Amino acid sequence: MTTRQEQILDTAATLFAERGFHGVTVHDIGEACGISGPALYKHFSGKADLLRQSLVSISDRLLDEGTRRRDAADDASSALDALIDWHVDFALSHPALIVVQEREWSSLDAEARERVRRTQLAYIDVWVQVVRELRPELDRATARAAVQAAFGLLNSTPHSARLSAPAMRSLLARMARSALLG
Amino acid sequence: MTTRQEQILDTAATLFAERGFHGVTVHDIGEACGISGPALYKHFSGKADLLRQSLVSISDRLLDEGTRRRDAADDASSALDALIDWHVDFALSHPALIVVQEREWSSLDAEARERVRRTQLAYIDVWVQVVRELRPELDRATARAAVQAAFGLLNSTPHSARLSAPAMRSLLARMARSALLG
DNA sequence: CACTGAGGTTAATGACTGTTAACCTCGCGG
DNA sequence: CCGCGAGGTTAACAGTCATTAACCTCAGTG
Repeated sequence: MTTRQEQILDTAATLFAERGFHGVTVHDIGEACGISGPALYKHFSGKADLLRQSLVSISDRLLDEGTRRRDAADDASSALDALIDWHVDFALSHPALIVVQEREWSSLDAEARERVRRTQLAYIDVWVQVVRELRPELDRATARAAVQAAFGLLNSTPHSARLSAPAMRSLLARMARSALLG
Repeated sequence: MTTRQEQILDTAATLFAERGFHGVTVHDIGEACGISGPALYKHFSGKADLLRQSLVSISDRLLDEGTRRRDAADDASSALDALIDWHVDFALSHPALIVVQEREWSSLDAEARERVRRTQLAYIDVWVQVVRELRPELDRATARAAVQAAFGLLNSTPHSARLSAPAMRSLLARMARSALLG
């Protein structure tokens, strides 16, 4: 069962992804949930709170599960596969969340932005360690840029998406692997 | 010499890229240009006009120069190189423009949105033809998804960018080629 | 049964924003 | 020297938005 709070957070994330944080009104969010504007304040402290909770939970989830899968892998090569699979799965099943965490962090207040940025950097670092084990000739900065480019590739799903999910999954995974390993 | 109009368009695009169309006020744009809010209306018909002109000019420029370079190439392989070089050059020298054309088309009115969308699709198609010549086993839809994934990779520049421009250029170009050619 | 707190409602409020109006200034062609 | 248009200015306006206030309903409990 999904609670009203979860429903509101999901709905808000979807709308933020479509039209941007400032392009969505609390009335829009309420309406999409079947309640009306000010009712949101029974569950959240304000519109900014919706974005904050979305972004914190998304970035935590990416980092936690990413770390878990890397640690469970036997070697660097299968760790990379596991990371790619995880990220592409997440992007395909939650396109709105991927879009929001990619774009809307600049609408956060300073404190939350710092918190989210740190988590995102830690997630990038999980990837960077694996990539540098496979390609020791890359320095830290280059590896980081390469990983962020791979994210751009994997996160392109929401903007194209005319393929079946399995086809998209395998296309993106293959492309990401080629891009990162040369 | 850059005219006042060009200065305003550039400034607006940069702010739109940073905070999104709805997150920027006409006062912000004017202030960043050294004039004040309503003065913009001496040069443009309104805030929406700024976004429209930015997006139309960006998408036209990508398509025109992309077509030119592909047509000037001897074979498919060098055509792909030329397209990659062009796109990565553009993304590196105009990060704000790339971000705006990627994100803010949804803030356009229906007519302009349709116009820009068509141009973007034509640009994608230029790439798709080249890619399918090099990888005839790909169907149209798969090739299109692959090209959009490559755009995501190349357009990641504005979000990472801790490398020198030449290093970034060659990193992204190599990654895009590997991703597209497997 | 009384009552209370959770979760709604609509109306009001104050801040902000895009746009327009009214006015100023000054370089320049006749 | 005069007029005027280009490109500024500030003030005013109407609309929208986030947030708060005041009020309603009702399931569940002492």
